Amino acid sequence: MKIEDCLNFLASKTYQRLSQLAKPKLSKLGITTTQCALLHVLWEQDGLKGIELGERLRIDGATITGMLDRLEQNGIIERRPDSRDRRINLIFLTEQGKELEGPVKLIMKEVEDDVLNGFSEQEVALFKKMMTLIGLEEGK
Amino acid sequence: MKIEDCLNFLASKTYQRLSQLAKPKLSKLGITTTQCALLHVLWEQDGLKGIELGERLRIDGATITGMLDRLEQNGIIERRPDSRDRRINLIFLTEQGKELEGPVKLIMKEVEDDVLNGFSEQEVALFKKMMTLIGLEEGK
DNA sequence: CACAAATCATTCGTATACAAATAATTTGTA
DNA sequence: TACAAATTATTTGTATACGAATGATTTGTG
Repeated sequence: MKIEDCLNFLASKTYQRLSQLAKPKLSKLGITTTQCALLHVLWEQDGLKGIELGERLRIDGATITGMLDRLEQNGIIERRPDSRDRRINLIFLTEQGKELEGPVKLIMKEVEDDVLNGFSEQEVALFKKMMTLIGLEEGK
Repeated sequence: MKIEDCLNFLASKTYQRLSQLAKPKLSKLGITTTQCALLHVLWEQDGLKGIELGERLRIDGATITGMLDRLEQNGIIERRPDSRDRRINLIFLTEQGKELEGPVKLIMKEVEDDVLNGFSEQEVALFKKMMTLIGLEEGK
């Protein structure tokens, strides 16, 4: 079997292609593709713990720490101590972080439409369903 | 739209899940998931240039350099100068590298079967076709 | 209350990944 | 042949990503 038929490789390149399409557009707003996912969660609900962000995004705590460092440094989020539990930092969007929601969501929609153009609704639905089952639900 | 419906996120988590399943199995053989892809190409044809590996795998040259460093250090591949063009290193499998082919391909098949278990042949065919079109063929 | 266990964030080490810059060499062209 | 342009590999800098270890704190249990 050639590498081009290997599921692992195909998934890696599919993700890469989507990232690469979004990267230059998001870059103008000062964020990366992965940071965009983290912000999505915060736009839905502000003031989460770091570990909650990690669980939702299925990202290791050490990675979250680094991402938050950079987002904080760029003035997009801020860490505030939890008054009831000093182990915890609560993560809040700054004004600048809140303002990114509209433009970023527009960009992600553009990228998704671009990539899915040419496939039928049924095909797209199955595609997303399979990725959800494999990536988010299997074995957990 | 929730992050769990975002194509970019789904692709990222699908790739992550496949990597995570393969990782502990490949780790026993002393290689990583990404290195496995590079080896796949070499098992098909030995003695390629670094840049040819990068083109086939859609990976940046700088990343290839680092991967080859580690594979060489672990005795899995070796760089040999091209007698006709001193800019070029030709990449060859060592005996150890050649012996990995059987066990690694078995592992990758296990992972793929594991993840695709429960889906029909038609579903799998469409899934792979869409990932091929998006990840390997669109816009190139 | 005391202390083991759990929780949360961070640090460290390793491995991708890409952009940009650099170095060495070869190719194309006047 | 001389020299600009292209090619190849590498280095540097930034951003994920994870495992393991650490430190601070809180929780659970006797």
